[in-house]
Order: sequence, then C-alpha cells, then structure tokens
Amino acid sequence: MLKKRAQELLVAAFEALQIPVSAETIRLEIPRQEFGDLATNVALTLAKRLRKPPRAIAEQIAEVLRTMAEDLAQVEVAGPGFINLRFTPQFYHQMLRQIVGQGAQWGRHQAEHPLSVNVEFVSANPTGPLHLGHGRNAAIGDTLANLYEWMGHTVVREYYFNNAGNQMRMLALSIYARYRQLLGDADYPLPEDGYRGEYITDIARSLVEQYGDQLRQGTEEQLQLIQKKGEEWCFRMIRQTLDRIGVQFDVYFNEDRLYTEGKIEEVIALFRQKGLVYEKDGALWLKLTAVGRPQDRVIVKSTGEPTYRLPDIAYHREKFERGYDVLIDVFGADHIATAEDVKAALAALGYDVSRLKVILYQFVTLLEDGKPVKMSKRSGKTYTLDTLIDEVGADVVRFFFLMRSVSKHLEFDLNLAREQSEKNPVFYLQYAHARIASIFRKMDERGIAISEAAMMEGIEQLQQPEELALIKELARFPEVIEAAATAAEPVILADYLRDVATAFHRFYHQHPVLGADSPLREGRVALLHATQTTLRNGLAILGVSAPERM
RNA sequence: GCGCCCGUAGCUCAGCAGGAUAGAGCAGCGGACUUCUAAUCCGCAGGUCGCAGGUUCGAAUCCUGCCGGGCGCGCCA
Repeated sequence: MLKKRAQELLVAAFEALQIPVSAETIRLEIPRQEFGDLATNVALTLAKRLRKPPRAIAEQIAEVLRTMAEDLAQVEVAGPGFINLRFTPQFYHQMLRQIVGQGAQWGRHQAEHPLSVNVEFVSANPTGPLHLGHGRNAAIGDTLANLYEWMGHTVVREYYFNNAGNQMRMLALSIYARYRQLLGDADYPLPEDGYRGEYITDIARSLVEQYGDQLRQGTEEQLQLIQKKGEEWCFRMIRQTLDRIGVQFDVYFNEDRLYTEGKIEEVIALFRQKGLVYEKDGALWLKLTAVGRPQDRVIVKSTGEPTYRLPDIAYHREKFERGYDVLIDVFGADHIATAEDVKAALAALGYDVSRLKVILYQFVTLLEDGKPVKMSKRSGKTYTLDTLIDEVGADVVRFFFLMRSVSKHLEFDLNLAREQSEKNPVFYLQYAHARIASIFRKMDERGIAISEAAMMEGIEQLQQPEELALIKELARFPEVIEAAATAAEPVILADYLRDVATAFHRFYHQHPVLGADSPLREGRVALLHATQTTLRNGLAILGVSAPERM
C-alpha cells in the first residue's frame, strides 16, 4: 500500500514536470529508518538519459512532491540523489483503518485477470514413506499454491504418481520376501535392490493376517495382489503424513492413464510428424539436440517400453491441454536435466513453455549435534518425514522447510527444531499471536467490549514511533504476498512475518493496551486486531498454526 | 570434461532488475519483569561480502577466469 501510493505520487510528479517515465522504472525501497519511510533512486537512473546531474533532477521532483502531496510529511534529497519520503501519521492511520475494515480478507488480492494455476508437487511413487526431501517439496508446493490463491487465482493441487513400473514390482518382491520370512522361511532372500524399510515387514504382516499362507507360492497373480496391497498401504501412509502437515490434493494423476488413454502414442506420433525421432540400436530416440539440448535421449527402449521421459512429456502435454494458464512443477535439484528436456520437447510440440514454471529446490541435510545424519536408502536407514513430525511437530517442520530460499541447500538443525524455547524462530511468530490473543481474553474477562466504530475513532491517537512502525510493517503485507508469489519464494513471507512479530513485540513492550486511557486504548486495540490478522493470515499461507495461547 | 545451484559475522542465513555507514537470528558479553504471557525487550562486540581481473561516476549485486561445496550428465525413475 505504501509503495503503491508513493509510486502514484511520483508518477504524478513526473507528469507535472513533463518528464516521460514509466511506472516500472520508479523503484522504491525501504531505507534505513533515519532516511525515511521509503526511498527511490529514480533520479540516479534518469541522470544519464536527461543529461542532468542526479541531485538536480531529484530536487526538481522533490519540489513538486512537496507542493502536491498531503500524505507526505517530508520529502528530502540526500546522498548522490536519493529522494527520501516520509508519510504523515494521518496517512498511516488511514491505512490501519483500511486493514481493520478488511478483516479476515486482509492481504488477499483481487486479480485483474484471475488465472487458473496447476501446482504439481510431492508426486512420490507409492513405494514407501515420505522422506525429508518430500517434506520440503510438500511445504514449498503447498505454500506456493496458497500464495497463488491469495493473489486471486484459482489453484489445482496435483499429485502425479506411477504405480506400474519397475519400482512397484520391486516393492511387491520385497514384501513377498518378508512375507515368506514371516511364514518361517527365515533365509528367504530379499531381492538385491529390494526395499529394506520396516514398513515392508508391516505390510507383509498384514498379508499374513489377511491371507495366512495362501500367497506362499508367489505366482504372478499373487504378486499382483501383493503389489496392489503394497501400493494401497504406501499411499495410505503417504496421505496420512501429508495430512499431518496440512497438505491435501485436488487431483491424483495416475501415470497409467497416459497409456490407457493413448496419450503416449499421440506424443510419439507428433514427434514423428515433426521429424524429431529416429531409430537407433533398436530404440526410439528423441532428437533433443535439434531443440538446443546437449544430447538426444531414448524415449522407447529396444524392449518396447518407454523410458520415464516419454510419459513425463505426455503428462505435461496433458496438463497443457487441460487449459491451465500456468503450470508449476516442484522438483528436487536432481531433476534439472530432465526438466529441461521436458520443456524443450514441449516447446518443440508448439506449447508455450513460458507458462510452465519449474521450481527446483536444493537438497535437505539433517543436522544433529552439528553433524549431518547419514541416510542410506539401500539399508532402509532413512529419516522419514513422519519421524521428523513426531519429533518436532508439524508447525516446526513446515516452517523450517520454508525459512530458506528454495535455491539454497537447506540445513535442518534437529537440535534447534527440537528446542521448545525462544531460540526456535517459529515460536517467535506464534508467541506474538498468542500474546495478542491473551490480551483479548483479558478484555473478555474484564467485560470490555469495543465496537469497530470506536476502534476507528481511536486510531488517530496512535502517534508513538512503535505504533507507527508497526502499522508501516503491517501495510506491507499485500506487497509481500505478491513478491513471494512472483518470486516463488516462501522465505520472503517467512522473513516478513518475523519483522511483523518484532515490530509488535517492541510495541507491546513499550505501550500498555488495556491500561491506556480511552480513546487511545481503542486505537491500540485496533492495532492489535490488524497485527493478529496479519500474523494469522501469513502463518496460514505458510501452513503454520496460529495458537491462542502458548 | 559439460550443465544447474551455492560460497556474505564463530554458526545458519537476508540483501544481489548497481547506488547513501553491508543486515537478521543463534552463539558471546552486559542490562530490563509490583503493570495486558520475559517463548519478550534494550545495549555491546563481531565482516578484506571465496580469490583475481573487468564494466561503471559508483559493484556483495553485472561480465570473465580461477578456487571450494552440492546436484545432475543411463535403453533407472
């Protein structure tokens, strides 16, 4: 709200001076406090074009701003040619009234052109429990989906999985081996690359309970049954885990559909038409080098089965055909090469891949006592997402996965996460919310009821620096949501909420609310409402709870 | 060897469509609870922004090269 207003003013000032400047070139930033509320370097960037010293340009603009804008308390030219702006308390009061007036909707955007967005994330195959990487994926994907919704778009959360392929076969064989062992064949070997997690034995045990030794022979038919049971079990596990961190999907897309509905064949036919495939060594190759990729890839093996790349392409084409305006993929960093291939292939088929945004997040390392926790898929010694949630709670899990930028390697410090104290950054935010809730409880106890009208009246009493600083922080909320959504970086919101909490704690420490005299008291209650709403909404976007008490 | 990501305070990280004395949190040191939750607040200390060049009036930010770390480069997914 702040920046928008400042931008309007600057545009008007330039118009008055008859200097043509597009709104986008006017960038505003929040400078150190002593400089003001907002600062802009337009004069510096315009200096070359106008062939005038930056300070002279700045002075000219400042002059106009001072005469025209009643919202501005101070306009200063400083340093090499910055224009520093300071708003009047009345302007802040007006903003706070707007925030209070919007209530629970505060922060929500109304998109001029609402888009339909598909966010695909997690997409783990049902062969075992989710791990830490999936956790980061889930937290990022769900938060991005929330951000787009708050931007006024329509979002479909989608999970893509494959329940055919080799890994599912391996799941069946692994379960079967454990099943035989449970039936007394202690030496029955687990397949070479079999799954070794304990859950395999759990599944086998459930089969013993349900079928006794009826599956002992391991016929094809029986293995298929085992596989189906295994898949169902794993999916149930996965969904339960996701549910614990508040993640739910609208669509579960089974890769199998691409085959039964002929989508795979369609894609191959299209590639053939465009001359983008050729046969070599009995396999079908996709000519990716023709579309700017470093190497060609096999898409149908000599055995006749497609490699994973082909269904990937077909799946993305299918999503494009469903007519979304924007497609988001959330992938681990190990998908770089394939994601680029898929994009190039789709571009070759004529799809507008600028609408496809691939979010690649870097890996997660679990740290305990300052040392990385070793994990090995082979031995089944992995740290599951469920274990992590058991240990530190869903809120901490979600927040920790979001508090680093997506492109950065994430160190998940178990000791810090376990810490139920002030050291843990999640609690800092939640505590601010709980403190406010506590004041409202006190109000109830003391029978104090304050109408919205009274709050609006009282707002003009807010003159203290801590009060104005808090309003200023709150007013950024919609811009922060937009920035986080645009950059696809939840950390922007997470950092912002910490700033809000800080501004609140400072205010709280300095100024009593219920102890203040009317109408200041009412004004401060309004400030509390706005702060609580901001925290609650922000935390909701991150998928973290906003507790009433701690 | 090639591609992508990263290298900022003791630790974990912001800042990176170039701009004013480089910011947080944690750890360290020192303060603040008879008042709405001290899971809080205030202060001090801590940095050749990996290294070397280049572009610019101005570079942590852009370009090049090097060094270091992660992830990829299958007829595995």
